[in-house]
Amino acid sequence: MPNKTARPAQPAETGALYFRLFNEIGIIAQLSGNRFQRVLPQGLTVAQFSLLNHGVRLGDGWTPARLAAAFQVTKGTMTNTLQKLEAKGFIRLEPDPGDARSKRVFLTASGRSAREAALKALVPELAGLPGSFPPALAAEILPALERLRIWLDTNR
Amino acid sequence: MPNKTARPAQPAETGALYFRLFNEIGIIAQLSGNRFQRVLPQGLTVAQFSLLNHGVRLGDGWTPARLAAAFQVTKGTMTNTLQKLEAKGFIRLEPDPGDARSKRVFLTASGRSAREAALKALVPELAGLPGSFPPALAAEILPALERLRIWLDTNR
DNA sequence: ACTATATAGTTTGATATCGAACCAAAAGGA
DNA sequence: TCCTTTTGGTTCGATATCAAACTATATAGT
Repeated sequence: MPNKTARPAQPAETGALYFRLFNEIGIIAQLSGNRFQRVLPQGLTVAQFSLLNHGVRLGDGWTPARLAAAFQVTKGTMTNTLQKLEAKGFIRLEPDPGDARSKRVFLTASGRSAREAALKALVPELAGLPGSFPPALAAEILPALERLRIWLDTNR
Repeated sequence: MPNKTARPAQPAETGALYFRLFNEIGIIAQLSGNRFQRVLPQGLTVAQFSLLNHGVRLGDGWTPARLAAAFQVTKGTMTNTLQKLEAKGFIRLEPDPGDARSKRVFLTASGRSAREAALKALVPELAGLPGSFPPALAAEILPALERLRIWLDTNR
């Protein structure tokens, strides 16, 4: 007799559970993205700000390819984002001395101050959050989210 | 003396913590969205599938306005998505008998079977997930995510 | 050394989404 | 009853993103 129900790799409820999870995450991403977008100064998009922020926190001199991988966007998207930032004068692109195909991304002084200004605009947006969503809760679920992100990132 | 540091409404670390949270959520949404998109049959987008799924799970007959609110997209976006679904023959739009401005959204039989097919395509995509991200963990963080979503939803 | 393959970055065409403006219908107030 | 305001839905223009094709350079295998 064939094992029709012997190995229920995915009980129906489990799928539904994961599905709710991704749905909830999708809506949060949408809401927070729109919200941040609205208050960001200098016509910065969330993606552009994230890039500036990344440069300040983790240092600059990264290649576009590594940035695209870090942010999980296509190379084409990263090209576009970097061009926008360069047009605003917030980054500088230099050829990679060791690899003629590659480039290096550096923040300019005005890029750094734009990031400062953006942070200032973003903080009050989260002013009331700790009331209903304490920082401890954020810290508690972050590791789980990281695990999920890593699984999605590696298994594709 | 003015209370310069008296009420640190947002310690710097707290802001950074929330920021990491939203960043992580944004990347997960991006990765899972792209992933689902790739395997969805019938040229369905994630948004379209979510709509079909919503109809099956919570019943149909909703108005576009309520759907837009439920999914946190603009009315224009919902109009567009509904038109696509209608063109595929997956939903039917009827005038609301009680309100001449409004419409009601109903699933067709082929809409229901398209949703079935999409579910079938989606499940294997999550096959390996329980290994590194057990369902219990999903259940554990879901309430927190709901709280976050609700806060974002109400405070805007 | 040569050839094949992989990688860095750009470009192109398509599309989902947004915000804002718009029209029509409903609801509320004087 | 009329006028104002709110609400439901569509349309429009702009834009961020994707996938795929393409060029150029680097790496690897024989």
